[in-house]
Amino acid sequence: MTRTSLSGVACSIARATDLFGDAWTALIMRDVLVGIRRFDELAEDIGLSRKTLAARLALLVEEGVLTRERYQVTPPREEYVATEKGREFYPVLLALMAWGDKWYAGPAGPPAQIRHDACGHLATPVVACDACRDPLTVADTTQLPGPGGRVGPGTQLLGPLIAARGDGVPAPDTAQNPVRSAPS
Amino acid sequence: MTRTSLSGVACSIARATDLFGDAWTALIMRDVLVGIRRFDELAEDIGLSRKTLAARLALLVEEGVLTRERYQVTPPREEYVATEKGREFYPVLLALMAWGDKWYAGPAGPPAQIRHDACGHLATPVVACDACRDPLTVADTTQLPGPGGRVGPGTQLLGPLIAARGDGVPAPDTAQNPVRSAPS
DNA sequence: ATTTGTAAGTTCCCTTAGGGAACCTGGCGG
DNA sequence: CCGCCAGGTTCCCTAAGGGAACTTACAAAT
Repeated sequence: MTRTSLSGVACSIARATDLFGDAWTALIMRDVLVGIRRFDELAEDIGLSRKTLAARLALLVEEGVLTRERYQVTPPREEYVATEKGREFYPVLLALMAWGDKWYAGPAGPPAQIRHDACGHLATPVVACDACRDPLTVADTTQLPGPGGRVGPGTQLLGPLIAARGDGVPAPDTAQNPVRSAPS
Repeated sequence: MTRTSLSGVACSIARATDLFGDAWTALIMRDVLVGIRRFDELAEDIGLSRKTLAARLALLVEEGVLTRERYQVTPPREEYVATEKGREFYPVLLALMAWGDKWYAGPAGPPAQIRHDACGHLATPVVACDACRDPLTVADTTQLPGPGGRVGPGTQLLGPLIAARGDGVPAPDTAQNPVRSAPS
């Protein structure tokens, strides 16, 4: 597949998807963060081939997202645990899950819920502005070039266009039913 | 690749990654939401083959995330615009971008910045609890089975383990048989 | 002292997604 | 009539990924 390594591209989304753009990788992180850390468990739970799992885990370790640790010396047994970098990926998974819950949950509701232990509520994760804590949407944000901005292919910074077209005037009503119960 | 379609899996992360697990798909969404909407522009900006772009766009349209619209009748020209479902994916991209910025930004800083027009600040997107608006982390959340929870492979709900092991604490014990709730 | 069992990978073969690049199809503008 | 976009298709070929068997290292059971 050539894996055109997007690492050279300036956009952080590209950087991140270069690692997590693989469907498996995100699922591995979910499992590891949720307590499934052993090779065989991961293979079975996620349902990917042992070969590919080994490759992904090696990549994640190389990237410093996971570490491989011996949790038992004899017989030697390894497990994969998330580094801080890996743990901080959890919120991204929560945001993804919230989106999936909203648009793909069946009539019964979402398959899992998140309890925010700090406040005790069942949480619906929202992506918010760190300054005012209000939710961020495509309509009320603008992308600006950043200090590290090598603007090149992969990073057109067309902020203003968003406000113009992104929301307010959705082309001839394209609204769809949020609940889509029959996946192909 | 067989694309083992994860649609059957209960976890919403799996559902979402089934669509966005492709590195290209997330980049397409980023571009479309940021104003790059035409076929050739997308192909060039993202750097993927026209063939694969056509396939991904068709998938995204089929999934109701984008619509294909004629923005000019003569000569006929098409563009892809995000539906509400697609626009609501933007926060997920922001969360991903924030993670990428934090862990991959070079010394110069991130390549792009987000201005939250509502409050005027440059925003660092955070994933927060909708109830208390505090950031959600792996350490202070617990995964619970949800109403639609067909717990199966792909959704072990081992919430308590997170608090125990997710942060700080190395490895309390070798929980051989974790809490694994019985499948219904 | 073999046999069995288990965790964690490897290796082999084979299918197929995806890259590169050329080709196709309307509908102009000159 | 000729070329030239935009927006795709088609063809060929590489290599990523699935399935399944094999390997290594140890321990407990027979």
